Amino acid sequence: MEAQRTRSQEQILQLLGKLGREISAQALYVELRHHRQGVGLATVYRSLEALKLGGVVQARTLANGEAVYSLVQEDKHHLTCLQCGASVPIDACPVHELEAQLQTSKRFRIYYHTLEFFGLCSLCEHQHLAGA
Amino acid sequence: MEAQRTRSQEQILQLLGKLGREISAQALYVELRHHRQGVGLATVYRSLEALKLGGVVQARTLANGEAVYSLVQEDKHHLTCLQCGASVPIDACPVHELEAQLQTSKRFRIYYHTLEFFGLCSLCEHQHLAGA
DNA sequence: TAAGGTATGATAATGATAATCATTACTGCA
DNA sequence: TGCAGTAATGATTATCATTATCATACCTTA
Repeated sequence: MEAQRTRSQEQILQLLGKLGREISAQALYVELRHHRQGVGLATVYRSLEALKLGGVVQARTLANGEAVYSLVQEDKHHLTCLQCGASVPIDACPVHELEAQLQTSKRFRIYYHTLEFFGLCSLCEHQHLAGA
Repeated sequence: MEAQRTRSQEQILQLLGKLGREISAQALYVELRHHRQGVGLATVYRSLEALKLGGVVQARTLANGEAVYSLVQEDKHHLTCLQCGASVPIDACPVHELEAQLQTSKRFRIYYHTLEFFGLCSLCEHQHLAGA
C-alpha cells in the first residue's frame, strides 16, 4: 500500500517545504547530506517519483535539461529567455477554468500544470539583432 | 549575421514542416539520413538551437527527459499521465491575452509558450488507488 | 525470533546533449 | 579567378542527469 510515506519521502517533503522553491534532485541530495543524515541519490530520485505520483510534488524541466521539483503549488509560472536562460516568475494564471473542464471532459485527475513562456529578454534581443 | 539560414537549418525546417508533428533531435537525425544526404547529429542539435533562437522552432521536454521540436505553432498543448506517460492533446488555450500583456509588461519578446497538465489518466488512477 | 516484503545505498549503465577539433564550404576582395 | 578569413559541418568524445541493478538493512506480522 503506497499511502504510507517513507522516511526519506518525509524528509524530502519537509525540506521542500522549508525551502519553498524549486530544487533539482542533485541539489536536494547535497542539501539533505548537509542537514542531517544523508540519503542516497537513488532514493532521492525514487522518493521524488513517488511523491509526484502521490500528487504532492511537481516537476518541470529547465532549459539545461535538469528537472526541478517543488511542492505542488498553484500558479508559479515562468518566462524564460532562450538565450541567457534568465527565468522570471509571473503570477497571473488563466488556466483554472480550463483545468476544471479538462478534469471532467478528459477523465484525468489533474495534479498540476506547467505554463511557461519562451522568448528573448530585451537585453538578449538586442544582442541578437545586432548579430553579436 | 545570423538572419541567413544554413542549408542544414533549411533542411530541418522543411522536414519539420512536412512532418507537422513534434520530433526528437535523435529521430530527426535518423529521418534526415533516410531522406537525402545525411546531416551530422551535432549539426542537428546546433540547427535546432539556432532555429529556436530564431523563433521559428519550439521545444518541449517529454517525461523521459528528451526534448521534442516542432515549428512554432499556437495552442498545441498536452495532458500527460505521470504514470503511464500517455499524452493527449488539448485544443483550448486561455493564455493569449496574458501573453500579450507579458510581452509589454515584462519587456520580453515571447516566441511561444508551453502549457501542460499532469496527473493520472483514469486507468492509472484506478491501479494507483488499488495499490497495484 | 523468523520470514517476507519493502526501502535503501553504492555503483554501474544508459542516453541525450554539449564540447572539441580537424576539415570543408562559403564570403568578400584583390 | 585565386586567396584569406570566417562560419559550418561531422566524427568523435566528454558530460551529466537519470535509471537500473543488486546486495544489504529494516520493518511488520505471525
